[in-house]
Amino acid sequence: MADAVEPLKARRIYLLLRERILNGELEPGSRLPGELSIAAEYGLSRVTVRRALDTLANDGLIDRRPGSGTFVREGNSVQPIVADLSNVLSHLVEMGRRTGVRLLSFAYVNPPESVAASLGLEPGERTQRSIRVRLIDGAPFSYLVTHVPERIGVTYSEADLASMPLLGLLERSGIMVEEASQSIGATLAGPDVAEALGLEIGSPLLSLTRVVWDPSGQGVEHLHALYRPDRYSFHMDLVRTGAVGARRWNPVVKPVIAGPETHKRKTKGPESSKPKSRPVRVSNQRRTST
Amino acid sequence: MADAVEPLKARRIYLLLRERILNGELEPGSRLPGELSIAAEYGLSRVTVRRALDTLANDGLIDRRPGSGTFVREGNSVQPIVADLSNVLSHLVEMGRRTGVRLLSFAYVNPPESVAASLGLEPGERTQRSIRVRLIDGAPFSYLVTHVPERIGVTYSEADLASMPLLGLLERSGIMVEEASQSIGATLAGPDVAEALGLEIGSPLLSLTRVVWDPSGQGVEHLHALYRPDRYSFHMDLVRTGAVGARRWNPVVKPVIAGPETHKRKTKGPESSKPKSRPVRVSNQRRTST
DNA sequence: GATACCTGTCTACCTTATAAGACATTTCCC
DNA sequence: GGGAAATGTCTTATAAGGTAGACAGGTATC
Repeated sequence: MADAVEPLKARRIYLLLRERILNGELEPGSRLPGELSIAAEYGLSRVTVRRALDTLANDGLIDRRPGSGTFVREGNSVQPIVADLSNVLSHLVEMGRRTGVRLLSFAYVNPPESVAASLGLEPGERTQRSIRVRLIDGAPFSYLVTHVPERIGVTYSEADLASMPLLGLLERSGIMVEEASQSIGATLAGPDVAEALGLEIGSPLLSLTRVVWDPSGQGVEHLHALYRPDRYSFHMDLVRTGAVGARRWNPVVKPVIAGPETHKRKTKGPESSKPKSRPVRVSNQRRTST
Repeated sequence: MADAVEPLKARRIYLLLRERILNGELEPGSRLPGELSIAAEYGLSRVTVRRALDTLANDGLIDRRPGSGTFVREGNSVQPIVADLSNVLSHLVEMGRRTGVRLLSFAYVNPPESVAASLGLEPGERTQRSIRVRLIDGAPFSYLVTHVPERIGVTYSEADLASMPLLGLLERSGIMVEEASQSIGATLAGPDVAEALGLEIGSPLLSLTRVVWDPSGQGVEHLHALYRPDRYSFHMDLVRTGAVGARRWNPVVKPVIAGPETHKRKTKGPESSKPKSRPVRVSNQRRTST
């Protein structure tokens, strides 16, 4: 991974062009302006532009044909895995994709103040902290840091955690998991995360922070998850509800269906096709996977 | 904004450390590792680390005490605005915060293929593309690129768009807005977006792509939104539903209530407080704001 | 008070990025 | 066939970023 970190200016146009290619603004198969044109447009030298194009070519995003021009390669929009808003990776099982987990760390620690506060811990109360990486088809896509109050954490072992979803373990232990609250943001990859996810330091990441409570309002789990946006994104369908003047979007609540049902609907903006049917997503899930 | 463009590596740790400070991972008042430690950790020279710290100090995020260390300054964790998953900025009005819009661009264009496809346009059909920046209390937090089929776009003017939400205009024009589908990811800021949002190139951004359809399944709006994660994040409450073995999270569907109701509940993981009451969020909204 | 560790500052040196060209070669189109 | 325009591949020169190390002075701890 991490082929040659381009310097400042070259990186800028690289990122710029990359964006425009990935989000479809520069259409697949179309020709870019000549290197000199681009250089002029951005006030750079041709060498610099060239370096950016080199990287793009290396990424497989463009084709360069001497004498002819530089072209956006087709079929490049790598569709990320899709999770619906409840963070369930549907389809994975049905698609026959192998998922895996790597347990990077497992320890009892004094949690950061923010974690302690959100879990509602007593001062000095310790937590079990685990760091896991989830893989799909061998490729890492998420980096999960969970904190569980010590008294709850002791109900399962390190080996359990390496093989089963945390929520499953909690429920197995008799913990009632009822409510949660989560927020989604974005950050940059630090050294350890970058390493674990096979990224360069400074790559963009989707971040999700979720706090889970039992019915009594006692904090049970604090999850901080980081996702590679090129391999994972959140998706949700919405319907417009409410009276005129107070109309708003509401999520479509998806029923859980038992039988297999292949649902074909593109997700990320690019390449979505026009929906003939209503955008109600029916998915069957076997397993919750954060 | 953007004082002195630091070079590549220096900027990276700057952005990284900045992230970790702003989201509370590095707790206010705590001491950072020594400059040499940081340098070692990231594989950089001390000078480079120093440049990053200089910038942080300049931002007022850290205090450097010679002989003692470098400390995270207090009171810096700016809580982002919170939108629930339907992307409504609740609370804004009640909190008396001023929102604004800047219309950066307004034109009829040939849309990127991806946009055309997701809207279900005929080949060659044009769209009205607008680029807007939304502000809160004068500070920009989102960068919105919308595509609307030309025949629909003509029902309102540039001035309309600069002052009213797009969905409102569409509904005023008699368009039935019923269904939408959106996905959330993350990217880095390119030059124009960075400029518009007052960020440095390479800052992390939340990205949202939403396609809106009318009841017939005809595409009505394609929105590509980029948010500053330090000023804006998505939040949602979840409840655990379903039978044992197929349990999953479902969003809490929030009723729309008329009266004012100040709801105190922190959002981003850091600094959340323990919920005494059930995590059902009651919010009153006046206006949809993307 | 001695010691370890921290930031502040400076110097010298190396590596890399960028700029500005020149020139060859290929492709496409008239 | 000829010419325009594109990429590929070199130069040479300048600017900027980054590294390594030394040293001064402050602060905390034992």
